Amino acid sequence: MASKLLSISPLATKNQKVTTPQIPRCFVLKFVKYLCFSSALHPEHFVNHDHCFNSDSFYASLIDNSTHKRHLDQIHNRLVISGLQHNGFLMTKLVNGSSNLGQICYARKLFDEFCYPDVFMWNAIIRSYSRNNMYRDTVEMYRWMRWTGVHPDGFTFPYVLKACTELLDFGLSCIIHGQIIKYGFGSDVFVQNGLVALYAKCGHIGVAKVVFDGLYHRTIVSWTSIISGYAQNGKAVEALRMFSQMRNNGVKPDWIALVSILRAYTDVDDLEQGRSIHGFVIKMGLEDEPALLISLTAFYAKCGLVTVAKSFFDQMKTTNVIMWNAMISGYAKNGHAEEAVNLFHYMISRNIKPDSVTVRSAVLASAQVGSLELAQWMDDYVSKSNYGSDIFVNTSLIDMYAKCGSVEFARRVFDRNSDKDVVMWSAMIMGYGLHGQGWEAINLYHVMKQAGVFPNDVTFIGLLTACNHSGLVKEGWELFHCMKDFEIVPRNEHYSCVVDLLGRAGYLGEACAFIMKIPIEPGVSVWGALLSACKIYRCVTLGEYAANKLFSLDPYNTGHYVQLSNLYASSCLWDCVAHVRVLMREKGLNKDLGYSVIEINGKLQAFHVGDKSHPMAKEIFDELQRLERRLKEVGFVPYTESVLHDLNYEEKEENLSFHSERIAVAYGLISTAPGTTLRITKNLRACVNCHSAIKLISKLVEREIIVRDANRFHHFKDGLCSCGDYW
DNA sequence: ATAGGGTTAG
Repeated sequence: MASKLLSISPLATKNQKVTTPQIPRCFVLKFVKYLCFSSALHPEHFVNHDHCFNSDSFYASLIDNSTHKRHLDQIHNRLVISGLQHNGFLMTKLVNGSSNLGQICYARKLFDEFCYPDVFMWNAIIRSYSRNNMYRDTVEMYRWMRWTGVHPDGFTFPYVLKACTELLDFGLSCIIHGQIIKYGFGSDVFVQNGLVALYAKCGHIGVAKVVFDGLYHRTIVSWTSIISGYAQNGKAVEALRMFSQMRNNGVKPDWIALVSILRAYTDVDDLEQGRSIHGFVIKMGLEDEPALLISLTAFYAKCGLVTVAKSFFDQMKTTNVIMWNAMISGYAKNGHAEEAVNLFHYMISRNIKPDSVTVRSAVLASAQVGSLELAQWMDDYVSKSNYGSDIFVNTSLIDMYAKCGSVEFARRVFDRNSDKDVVMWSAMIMGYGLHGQGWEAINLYHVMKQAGVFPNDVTFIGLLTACNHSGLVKEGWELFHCMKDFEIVPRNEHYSCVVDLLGRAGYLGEACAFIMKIPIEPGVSVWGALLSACKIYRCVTLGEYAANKLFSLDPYNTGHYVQLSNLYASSCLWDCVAHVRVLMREKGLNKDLGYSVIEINGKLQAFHVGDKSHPMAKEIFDELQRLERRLKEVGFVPYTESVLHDLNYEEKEENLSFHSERIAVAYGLISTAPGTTLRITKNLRACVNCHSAIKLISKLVEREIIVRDANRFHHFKDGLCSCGDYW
């Protein structure tokens, strides 16, 4: 029998294979083990004499059971010795085996040594590159294959299409699509599914739908591709419609379809629908599927139920970086910035390697925390990581530094990036705007254009806000009209910036006229901007009009009620103020409590109004009183009347000088060396009274005081504020 | 075919 094995010709036929009994797995493993330790190979020693089999299936089993490159290497040697190195079946299997072990160079070496590769061999090498994320090479091999005259088949295209998808190369995709039709795979469902996914990922969801509609026979993969296509293109409603169509067609969703549909609900924050999918998951007994657990975590986290999300997260006890990302970004997106940062630190301490998405989420969270010290730590971490030159991470860093109060550091990150795209430029422009440096923003915009980068819609939001924060009415107005030069269609966000710009500068009539001319339905943001302008200029009738629009568009947003109440208060209409309070109570709305955070030696300290809980409370309040005396000496008169009834600000019974930002200032003054800059973050907008007081304090104590409020930064110095009292 | 994803008003 042993001689039979060795006498089999290198060109073993398929027929022989079919009749061959299966080799017991334990036996094969034993042989593989032997291969590792023995240089003298005599497979005949291991032949089970009760069975008869051929060398093809024997070697095929060996290859399938190989777990290391050296196994493959020895099998290859053996094939050469046996004269089997031209056996297409075995060599192709060897190439596939190598690529499955990630040995892509070895796979290529085997491929190159093979003289006349057939379509199977070509598919194997194309698959190797595709599976190992080497998409340029995938396409290159495909080109070469066609050049050598080998016709691609239905197995070639899915890998090539995967490569096109990852390369996001629409032009190339169209060419490949043409070839698919030419070679006659226009109705191959595998190939067509690949096309659906490809066009969807490239953002051409319309084309994807055309391909999908042209499918004669649709599999679950076809449906999932089109659903996730819509979900990824921000068309959640369409995705959901396709999902119900799929079910109407009697196709039972599998876990991948459920993951895709959950993503759509996650994008639109639809808690109820997402919950029903959760129920569906349980009904189908799929609640242990890791990817679904991750999707559910991301879904609940995004919808703000971070506790529910955390329970999934804890339950899974995984080192899967995507799960960690879902949780960290979920925290970051829902105002749980510190939890996000803590989880990031914990992740690092457990030696789970963050990827670029983790780092972006952590940087995003740090931006919200607002601590410059943490920001610098993050920057430091990034520069030591593999993501020091990642454009996405660097853009987040710019945003983070700007939001943590240092536009200079933001600029430093900006300058060290040589390849800047429009998003990075926009982030920097936005940063200048946040700090009231309107002209810097505009200048940077011109530099950007000179660098050949075209602005996008977000760039203009940045520019228009920068103009708002600096009172550059004329410039803002002109920039708004420049948008059409770049074929950017203004959205509600742009219109509201313009309304804000006009309204804040007192052009209420113009703002109204402008709103009437908006070609789309004015949204919450537009009416909100008008209402806040009305509040500044005490224009009650117009304000009420805007407020009513807001109440019908967005009835459960506390902010609108507070604004209207403030408007009434500023006009001393106390009955109306009381009426708004009643309205709020009826709707079960509460005003947000104000608090301020100051960072001393890297430690964050939060204060609410009249806060006496700090161990140094006595010293803090002594300092407050000292400040109050000095303010009176220089003639400061508190602006009390409306502020006392202002729902935005803290309890009216309290002394104005006990507002949280004032306490934070006092604490900062007694805890730091003379001349140190104070950095304070407030959750609400700066109060008029405290704003004037802090301006004076900055002069009296010769300190720079930087306050981040809910909207922007105030740099107080020498009795002035960078906002020019314009906020 | 799949989960996490840089800049967005007040």
